[in-house]
Amino acid sequence: MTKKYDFKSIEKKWQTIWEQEKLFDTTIDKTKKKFFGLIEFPYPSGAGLHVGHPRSFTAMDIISRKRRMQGYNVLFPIGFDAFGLPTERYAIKAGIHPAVATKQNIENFTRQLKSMGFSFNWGGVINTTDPRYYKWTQWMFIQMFKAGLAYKGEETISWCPECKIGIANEELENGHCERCGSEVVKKKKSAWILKMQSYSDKLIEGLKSVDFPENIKKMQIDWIGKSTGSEIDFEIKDTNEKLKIFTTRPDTIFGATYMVISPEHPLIEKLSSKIKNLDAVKDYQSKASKKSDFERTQLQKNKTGVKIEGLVVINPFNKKEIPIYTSDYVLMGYGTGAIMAVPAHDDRDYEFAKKFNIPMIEVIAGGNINETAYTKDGPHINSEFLNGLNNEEAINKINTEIEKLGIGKQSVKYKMTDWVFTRQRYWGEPIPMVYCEKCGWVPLDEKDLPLTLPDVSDYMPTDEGLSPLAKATDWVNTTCPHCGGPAKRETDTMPTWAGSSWYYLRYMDPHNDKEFASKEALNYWGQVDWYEGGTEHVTRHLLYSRFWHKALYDMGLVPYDEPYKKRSVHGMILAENGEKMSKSKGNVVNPDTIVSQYGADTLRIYEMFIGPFDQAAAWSTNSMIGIYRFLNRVFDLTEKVKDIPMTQKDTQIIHQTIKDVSERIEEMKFNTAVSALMICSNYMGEKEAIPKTMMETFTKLLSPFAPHISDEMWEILGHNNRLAYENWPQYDEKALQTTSVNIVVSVNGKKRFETEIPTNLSEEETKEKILSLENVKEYIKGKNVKKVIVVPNKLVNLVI
RNA sequence: GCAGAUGUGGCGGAACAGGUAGACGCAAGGGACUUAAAAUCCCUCGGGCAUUCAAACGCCCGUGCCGGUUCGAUUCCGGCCAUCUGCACCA
Repeated sequence: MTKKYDFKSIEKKWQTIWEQEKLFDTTIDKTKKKFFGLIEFPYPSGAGLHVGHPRSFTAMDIISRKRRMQGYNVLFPIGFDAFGLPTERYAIKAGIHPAVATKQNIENFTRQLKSMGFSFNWGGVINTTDPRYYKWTQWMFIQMFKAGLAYKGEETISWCPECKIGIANEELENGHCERCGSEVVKKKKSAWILKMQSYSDKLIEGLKSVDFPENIKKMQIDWIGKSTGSEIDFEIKDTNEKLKIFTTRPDTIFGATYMVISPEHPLIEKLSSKIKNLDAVKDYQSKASKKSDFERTQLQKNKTGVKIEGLVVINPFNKKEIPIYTSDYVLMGYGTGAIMAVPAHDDRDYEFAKKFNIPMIEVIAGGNINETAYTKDGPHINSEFLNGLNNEEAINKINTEIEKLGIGKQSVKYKMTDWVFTRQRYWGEPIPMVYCEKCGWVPLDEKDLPLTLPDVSDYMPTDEGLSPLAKATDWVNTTCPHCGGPAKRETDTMPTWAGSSWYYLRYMDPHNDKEFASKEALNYWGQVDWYEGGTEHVTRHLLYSRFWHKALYDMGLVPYDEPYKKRSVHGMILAENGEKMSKSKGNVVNPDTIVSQYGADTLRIYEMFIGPFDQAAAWSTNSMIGIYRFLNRVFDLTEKVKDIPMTQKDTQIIHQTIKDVSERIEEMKFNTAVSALMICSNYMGEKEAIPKTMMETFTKLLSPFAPHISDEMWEILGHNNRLAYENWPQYDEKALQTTSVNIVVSVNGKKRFETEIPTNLSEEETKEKILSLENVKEYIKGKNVKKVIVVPNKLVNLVI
């Protein structure tokens, strides 16, 4: 009787069994080695799962399933990162509560994820919008506040006029809001801020101890943007004020022909009485403030500015007077908001100087400053005591002089700013802080956590940009936890990145209502062993959560100073034409369609087969049919299984397959792992009868990729247990050996023919064997063999 | 502009401590089965030349372009070109 591969009933059957048996539910088991595999938990949008999700999820599911079979106690958890603007928007539009929308979306995601057969720890699902979860997000915020890591500041923030929300630098795309695409403007707002910049060095340093791809490390290092330079004070002539500038090239100080201060620089206000063209300066200031970040970047190549008449600084080394300009190419938010401009040796200064006809002084030889700024190394000229020195020597020398004169010091600056931890939105964690006229900002008592979101009738921010929570006056008005007097609650909520900054810790102990996770769980599960996710989160989520974790570590709350031991990244799944999949383009593929047409196992393997895991890949429903055929053939193989011993060739093939599949999973070369399985199944397909042990081993190797069909086949092969906890096959190096090998014979590097000889002949033996061949005699007849190159078991090259 | 990555058949892609280029799969063409179609199975499948009834065999070219190192280069080195990703006036 031929049994057909009926994926629908097979997948349903096994998903039900796994669920009933709670096969993948995880608890601490100290008798086993642990493995903590993590995928970035999804944002449960109304659109449902995207075909991009299964690429990453299947990869980690394969690794987790393999680890389980290798005897590890595996934690492979799932949860939902559910606070955020899209849900709030949807809720406003549909007129339902965001919590209701979230619940529906999570249900839909859960159904979809279960239909894919992922071996998640379904007993420990978390949801960042659950008060039992965000209680601990709030608790951690309070700990940071107490440790001095969170403060309320007045900050110039990027403001999206469309979303009415403050935007962190990380959420900007070319000066546009990454959500709605509007141009962002500058706005002063009071905001909660986390002192992330103070962790810059630790975040760079910590990368040494973790296994991240090099380019990911580099992206984080570049994002943090550490640069070492010097701060130098320039006296402002006829005043008591000094202009403090920051430069990485103090050695070029003799080439400074003008200074630039940012339009927001406080000195303009302070010395306004001395400025002769105050109107022009003020006018420029107001124009600059109205420019969006987008305009500023667009105008990169077209510098603007105004000379500040009436103010000059004195070069401390040659006492020359230097004029001051204000220009928005100098940013108040970086360094000291002021620079010394050396047009001969800096591209930006060069451009500005050309436009404003400012003279240049060449101080490093080697370039041609008539054409372009020279920014490379060379001997210093026109620089008094620095003449003749190279860049490094000159920098050291000038720094010594600067310190001797007491006019500055070496200093380190970072591009990465502190984390603006405030959103004027409803659908986020309430910030557990209260403002009291007498006591200032006071955190809630921990026993009063969680501080839950109040019910409000409308989720729009106020026109002044206050969070909708401000409208819930009953909720806002409270008493001070410190003095008991009247006080008001903070009405801003936390950004989306809050809940995701520590979720992996909650996974270790998801139901604990005494602590965010017990010490026992934190110690047992330790670091995340392998964290799989997308590149788009490298400078946002990944950096935030590393910071958050390090802060917890410094407070003694977690036992390791880095959360993730190893990180891998996957490429995006693109639409068939190579474009990004997006709702607006209408080219989104819904995994549900594929699962119902071909089955989850086919979709899983297809996504692994589609191309190199770390590279982008274009979807092709057409190509998926090949995987479906493969699984059908594999299923049919069970009919040919007999209780017979394996031949030597069988042994060699199956051991080669064990080796290839095992190694390639570890290297995330899933596409070639699948092809190794195909080669093995093609081989078995040609046989009259397949030895049972061979088929069993093959089924085990297939199971992480296609768990449903594998458990079904395992049952057909006469087993009544689950493959998930069977032993992962081991290969034997000796079994891989063949008795004869093909040797390529080439002449002068060109392949001529191949021939079979016994395996493992020595170089001498191979040479003899080959030279005695009739073919070879033909080729070398009448010619002079200069050299014979032998690569044992591979090739012989005759040089004639 | 800076940094990183990638360029291989009609397509997705294999093979890189230098050693048979095109594994595996898709598409295409031919055949078998069928009344027919689908499904399935078998064969062919980078380009060119010559030979042949036909096939095999044979020879030449071919891994973005130009050069170099080497007995031998998709792989290493130098210089270009193109595409993608990240960052972007950070002094």
